[in-house]
Amino acid sequence: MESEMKTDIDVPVKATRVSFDVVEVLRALDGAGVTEVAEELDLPRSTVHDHLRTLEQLELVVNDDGTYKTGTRFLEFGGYARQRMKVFEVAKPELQNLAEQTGEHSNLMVEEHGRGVFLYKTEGQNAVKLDTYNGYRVHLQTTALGKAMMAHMDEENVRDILDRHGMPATTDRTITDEDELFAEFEEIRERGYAIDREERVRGMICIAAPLLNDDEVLGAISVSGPKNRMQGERFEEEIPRQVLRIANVIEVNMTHA
Amino acid sequence: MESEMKTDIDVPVKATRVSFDVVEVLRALDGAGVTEVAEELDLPRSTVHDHLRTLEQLELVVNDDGTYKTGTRFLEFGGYARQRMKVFEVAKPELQNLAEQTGEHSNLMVEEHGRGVFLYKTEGQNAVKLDTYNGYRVHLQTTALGKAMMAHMDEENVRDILDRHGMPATTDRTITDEDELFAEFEEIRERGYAIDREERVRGMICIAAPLLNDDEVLGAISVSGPKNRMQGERFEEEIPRQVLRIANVIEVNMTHA
DNA sequence: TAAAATTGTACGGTATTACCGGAACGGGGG
DNA sequence: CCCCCGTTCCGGTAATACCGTACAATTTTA
Repeated sequence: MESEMKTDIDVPVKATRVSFDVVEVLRALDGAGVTEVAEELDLPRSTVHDHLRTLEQLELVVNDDGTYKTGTRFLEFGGYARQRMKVFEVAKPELQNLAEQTGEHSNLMVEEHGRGVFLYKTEGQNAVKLDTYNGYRVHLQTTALGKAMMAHMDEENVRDILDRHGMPATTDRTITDEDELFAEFEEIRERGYAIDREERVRGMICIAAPLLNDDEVLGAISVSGPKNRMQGERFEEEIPRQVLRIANVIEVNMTHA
Repeated sequence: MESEMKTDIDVPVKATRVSFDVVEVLRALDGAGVTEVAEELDLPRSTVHDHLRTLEQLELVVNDDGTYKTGTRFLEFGGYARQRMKVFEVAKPELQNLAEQTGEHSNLMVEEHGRGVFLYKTEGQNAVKLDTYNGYRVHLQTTALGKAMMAHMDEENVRDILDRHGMPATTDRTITDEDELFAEFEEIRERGYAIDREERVRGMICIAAPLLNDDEVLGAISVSGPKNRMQGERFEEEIPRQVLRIANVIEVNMTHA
């Protein structure tokens, strides 16, 4: 039972990787002391201390009287990167409309390094509390958003991603079979939107539409809500129609405005 | 006219600092090639390349066919750090109310490493486009939010911060004199809220109230809008009353809930 | 069209330094 | 008051970050 926290890939500058590992541990443990981090990474305390001091001076980490925590400076970089993305700027107001209309969560996801990144989420009046936050990363095939994107990507690219990241299950309904997944892509392309029936989180249903520009996949948007509200005509017709309409608006604004 | 991009402080692990410098350059240039970054940092191309490859493998940077950009993974760390902060969770819904009531921008700021960090902002119907984004950092004394916080911090602590970061002006109205600043703290404490009259951005006025828990400064919230709307009875009475009321609600929820 | 320059990338040597073990420091609890 | 735990400091050494050089690919110039 090893708590595989270290990134075991080989990188040209190893010290940077170690520093980054330290940050990851801090996040995983919700803040920790030098010794705690050292044990987690199986490194000498003094080494970890060097990295923590470095990170603190770079203002990436906060030293709160002995316990170190990840700082908000990451937000600065991330917030900037996001704001620069056109798809975010265009989709944001539309997603707010979508959340208002449906009363549920609405989300924007993009693909990066073969992973699904929640770039933005906003809540309607009835939205339940969710585990996701801005920047949260998931395996693409566990979400309707990810499946909507993959369905419109090159097959070769998709195979690469699946090889690289695998297909781990997060609930007993997560798709873990590659053939099954590709079969669903077919449906998604015909239907125009993707569905997640409790495949990432138990009790949550999600309907997602891709954002396309010719052959390019810009991202995907979705509405998600609890199972008991996502059924019948609302699930079959109303929500999909709303999601597709907004997706179309975003696509148009992306190419024109 | 040097473009002082390198962080010139001495850190235990220098390689980490270099990697971080590279990221900063990428952000400053909105994405750049190896050569461009190397020139900016006055380093050999090969060295920069090593760092970029490392950062790419850590998924912190995206290689878009030769030009490198900062990735959204920073958002993951930042988003997580933020979500963990109680003041954010408590303040978020209240700020949305505040923005709705006033129709203007409303903001949440916390202090970190002596700097002011915009932790959250939300826009009312009439809100003008602003240069800030989540995670954006400013010098404390340039904003009403920062001044509201400093007015309730230990004087020693405030002097430290001013020494460390200086008091650069961003408009011709920015306070650059230490005595003047401390005199204003007096007013702020009496009045209960702080005012920014075009001190950070020309044309923008801001009213901010601190979030306190006994002697501890948790952060500050504000409403900001264009000069022509922030005047008369609305500026003197209405907005301050709303800001103070919401600040009080947040303070109560912080200690009790 | 050809040549020349620029760019991203790869590789190996070497001086630097990241890493480590050990010791000192400080604070909280018994 | 003393003990113990966690943090910090320090100096030696093996590892490696950095650099010069080279190559392929693309773009620019002649």
